Amino acid sequence: VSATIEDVARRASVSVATVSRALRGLPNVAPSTRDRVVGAARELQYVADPAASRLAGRRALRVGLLVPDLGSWYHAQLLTGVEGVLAGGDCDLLPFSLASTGGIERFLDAWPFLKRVDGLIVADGPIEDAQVERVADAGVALVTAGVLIDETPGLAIDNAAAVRRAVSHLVGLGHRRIAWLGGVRPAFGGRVASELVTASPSVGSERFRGFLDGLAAAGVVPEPRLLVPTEASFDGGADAMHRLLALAEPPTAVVAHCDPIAIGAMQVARDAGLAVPGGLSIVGIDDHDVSAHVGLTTIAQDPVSQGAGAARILVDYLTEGSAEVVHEIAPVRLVVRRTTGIPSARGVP
Amino acid sequence: VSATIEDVARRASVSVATVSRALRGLPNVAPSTRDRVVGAARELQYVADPAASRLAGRRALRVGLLVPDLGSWYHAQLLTGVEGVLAGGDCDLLPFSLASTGGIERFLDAWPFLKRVDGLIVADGPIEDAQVERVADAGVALVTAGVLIDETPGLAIDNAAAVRRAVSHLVGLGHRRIAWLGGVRPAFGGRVASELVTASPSVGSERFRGFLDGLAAAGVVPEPRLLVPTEASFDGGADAMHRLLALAEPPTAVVAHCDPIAIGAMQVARDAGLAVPGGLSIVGIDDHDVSAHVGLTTIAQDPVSQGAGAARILVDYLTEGSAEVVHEIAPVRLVVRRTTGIPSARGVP
DNA sequence: CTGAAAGCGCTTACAG
DNA sequence: CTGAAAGCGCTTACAG
Repeated sequence: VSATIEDVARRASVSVATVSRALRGLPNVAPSTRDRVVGAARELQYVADPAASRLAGRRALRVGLLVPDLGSWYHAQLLTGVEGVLAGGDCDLLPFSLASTGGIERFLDAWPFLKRVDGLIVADGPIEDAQVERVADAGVALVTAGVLIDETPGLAIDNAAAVRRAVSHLVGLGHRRIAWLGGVRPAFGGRVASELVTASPSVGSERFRGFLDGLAAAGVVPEPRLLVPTEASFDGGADAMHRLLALAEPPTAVVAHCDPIAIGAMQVARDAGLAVPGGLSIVGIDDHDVSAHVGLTTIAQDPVSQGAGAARILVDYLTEGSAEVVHEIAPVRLVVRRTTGIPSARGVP
Repeated sequence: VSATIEDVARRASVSVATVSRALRGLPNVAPSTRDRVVGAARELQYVADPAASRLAGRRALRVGLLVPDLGSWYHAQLLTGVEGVLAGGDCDLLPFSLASTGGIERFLDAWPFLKRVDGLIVADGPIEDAQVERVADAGVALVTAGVLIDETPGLAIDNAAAVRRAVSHLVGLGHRRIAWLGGVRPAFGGRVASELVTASPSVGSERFRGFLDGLAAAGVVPEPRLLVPTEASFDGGADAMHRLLALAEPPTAVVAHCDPIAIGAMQVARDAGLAVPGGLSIVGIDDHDVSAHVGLTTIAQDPVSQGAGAARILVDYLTEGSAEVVHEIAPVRLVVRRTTGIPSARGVP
């Protein structure tokens, strides 16, 4: 159906070995020969069959991107960044969603895939040491995005610092009764912090830790009722706010694990007659596309460039085989808009 | 590094041909033999090298998904649906963004890719007849998503009907001065409708046509100033609304090509002191995750299941080689929330 | 600088 | 039901 390397070789009157070298830009090809080969290839619209190249070259030329949910804003942006870097190259990008796989353990069990990929970008975590090892044993290069893990290359914002910044913004405004809407383990009981310390790092645990640290820095003792576990979505934020509103003594401010949570929470608060920021201040993390349009104060990050950065780390690692573990920290910045202000007298104890 | 088919053959005391047949579930393998082979494969953690399978089997086992922007809500949902269907199969899913490729023509010029893919799902359009032909000539199965094209399988909502429904909702409330925020060609001049008729179908042109049809059905003559070309994003909607507000005689209602546009527009209107829906009614299309939380009235669709449906059409086509051109219409429904109401006296001429 | 040949790990007629 | 063999289209030592 399409031209093969033999067709090109015949047309250029050289051997297939020479065609292979010439087209891939390898050294030891006479310039005139190279021109002839390139011309023949163009005329025949020839392009190497990737399956054959991969088999002969013993390289998969594929990388996977594993995210919790391809449909979520953050992960879609991350994918966009990764795709932008890989587009045009000859390395395939394979997106995978934990939602359709059923957890990272199940994903790793799918060896049929894992064995045949050169690299894998895993977003968010948590990923256990044993799982990192499984990936390494398969000979697959691993890069994390969104969270950093010891001994594994990755790119992330400083999640804890980002949340601390949000907390300090609120504390600076005078808030002390601050709620957290995010990935808190359901059964944290009194051992909130210690449990998280032992768990593998994840975006959720890091941000929660930042929240606790931020409170501690302000001399505020965290109140368990103000720590609300939430799914990272608009709906999750709405649910969480309903629970907060049911409290005898609601918070004067909330920090959300991400902007969708913050926005879902904001609407519920307003619908309940609570002014934002008059009666309740809200800070998110992301700077989601919609956040400017709803006036959300947030810690802004750029997931597209994070995806691009993670992809570059992986590509470098694959091409140069550099053994060093690079950890890149992506920048964030506080964007103050219209959902934070000084606390009203009402909510303060 | 990993076990090969030879290792399995040796361990099961059969030939590699038998291993190949047994593991792929082909007929003409004795049950006892098959069990032995399957057992050996499991013990060795064997899985066929896809590059070798593809080369020998003369199948690419890859499909592409081409969308305008992987980061946009609609397309991220679409990808989620496609991935859900393909996950676990042995067919690779390759996402491509026109944003990083630079237009569909440039994408098709990237023959290196196109030649080595079994199928391609193209979202939104427009895709010209000549482009459809190029894909066909490359032996690649084509499926459209979001818009339907003659002679090409696809899955979409009835875009025109969806917008007509939005218009009739507004007309039913008493609106006559209705604006359109969406993909209008910049230079439509007086020839609005005729230009779009000759263009290849796209989500933008179909929806705009539905808007004009909806007005016509209500006996309303479209006013060029109320037809505002817009990028499909929150920012685009905000920009468009600024232009609308600058009009001497603003509309009493707007229909947006998609929810992000509607929401961006809504905030600008409110910030300008225009009550929604008191002073301005707004309808979107999508039912974006955030729409319920901002109370947006919209024409709801389900892009995840659209992606899944398109993927299934492609897979069926690839596996069964059915020659019939299936066109599936996905359902939509009007969801009335809090951004539409009867027009105020003010805006009516 | 170039070519002949082996080999990558499978699948698929073809015999039996 | 099973196996020996050819072949898929490349890449890579190895000679020259």
